[in-house]
Amino acid sequence: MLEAASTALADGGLAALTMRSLADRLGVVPMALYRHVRNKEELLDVLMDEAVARVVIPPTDLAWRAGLRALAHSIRTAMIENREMASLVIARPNLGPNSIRIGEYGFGVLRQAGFRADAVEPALNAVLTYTLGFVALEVPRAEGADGVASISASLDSVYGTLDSSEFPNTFAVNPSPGALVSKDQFDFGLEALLDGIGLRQGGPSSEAQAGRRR
Amino acid sequence: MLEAASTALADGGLAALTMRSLADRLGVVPMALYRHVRNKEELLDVLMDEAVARVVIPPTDLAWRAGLRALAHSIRTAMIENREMASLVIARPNLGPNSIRIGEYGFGVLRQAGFRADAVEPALNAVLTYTLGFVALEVPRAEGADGVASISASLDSVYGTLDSSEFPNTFAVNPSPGALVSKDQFDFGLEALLDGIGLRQGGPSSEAQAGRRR
DNA sequence: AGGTAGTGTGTACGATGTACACATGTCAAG
DNA sequence: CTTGACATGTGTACATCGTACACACTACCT
Repeated sequence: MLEAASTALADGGLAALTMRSLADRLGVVPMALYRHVRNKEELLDVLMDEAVARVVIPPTDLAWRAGLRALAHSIRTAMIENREMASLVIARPNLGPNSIRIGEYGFGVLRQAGFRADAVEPALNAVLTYTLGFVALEVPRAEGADGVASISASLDSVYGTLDSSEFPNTFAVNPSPGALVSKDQFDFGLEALLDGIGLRQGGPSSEAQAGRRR
Repeated sequence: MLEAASTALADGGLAALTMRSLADRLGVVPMALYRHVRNKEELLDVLMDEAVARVVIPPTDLAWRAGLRALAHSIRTAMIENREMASLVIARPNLGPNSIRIGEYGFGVLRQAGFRADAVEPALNAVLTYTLGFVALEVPRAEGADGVASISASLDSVYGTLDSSEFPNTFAVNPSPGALVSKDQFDFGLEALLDGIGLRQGGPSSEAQAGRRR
């Protein structure tokens, strides 16, 4: 059933995942689902946790920077695979058992690297919130459903009516609608953040750039 | 009507904002709303844009770092005021006319500071996605409705069953459920990110710490 | 043979978004 | 003052959704 729910989610998106449609897909009457799940909320929680479980945890012997970088990429990849997941994760309390694994890994590489105790949690939180925020904004912009069309349309309509003398910088930069879908942009922010975290570890500062991974 | 919708949103949260309840509040029949709004989606878009309009744009003569810092704080403040707004902004395509003002400001301070052209957009996007991501995760955790209770409960239930030998680092760090609600944590990540962005401006590098604004 | 648990069914209800046709009010042009 | 257009509110109706409740059916253990 959970597999069916997952593929249903992947097929039609979050909006199309209804108890009735899921039941149909399973050749079963809607109420049958309630034998396995208390209600739809719980179903979504389980799906979320399943998606989080797909995040592959990087090797534990990586240096902190390579480790966090790999972790962030890993999360981004998993979120992009299940298109709707990022907004789900970000919209709802979260915290299935599998999210613990992610925290454990992040805490591990940071502590191992000798980060000051009070810098460990903020550092990891920063990386995770940046990653989730970026991906949550990225995903609806990537192709799929009417997403890209509606985004482009609304972009055009907004930028079209823009007064270039009132917004000179916006015109000069000419921001691309696809910017937030770009892995390069993700990496720019991620590396910047990692740089800043390195400055705050309260210990030795670099080792960073030599990372053999990636 | 929009004001009524805003206060309704603030009162009962996104879930409680229904066309019928809004109509009731206005002493009007539900269908009357459709004279002013094409559908509920459009209503939400308008509300979002209204919330974005509340973001106060910092003075344009600030140095890039002080400016982006103030902008981020400004956004966070506005999002926290309208509790549900952050998840709305992050879940849906966004881009009302007012979001342009924010971009214009950010582009402005960065260009003025001499950032390389191809670093301007990524830098601003990084700050904005970090800010939105943090706030989106922060808001539902802050008090209001059953949010805090349900979060704490789920945290307890998850951590309670945790095996300290399997997750030693998580135990050592003992992450606090309230961490993401803390302004200090927000600032930690923000300053780290700004540090990293400073390293990437492709021009002069500091001037940073002396910012008189906070 | 009988009971007990797990699972699927049928029917039903309330809430929600919204289509459609109609009523009412306001106000400018004749 | 009348007329007609336009903006706004009304009433009724429907499809879709989540889910409560009472009832089967099956399987397995005793």
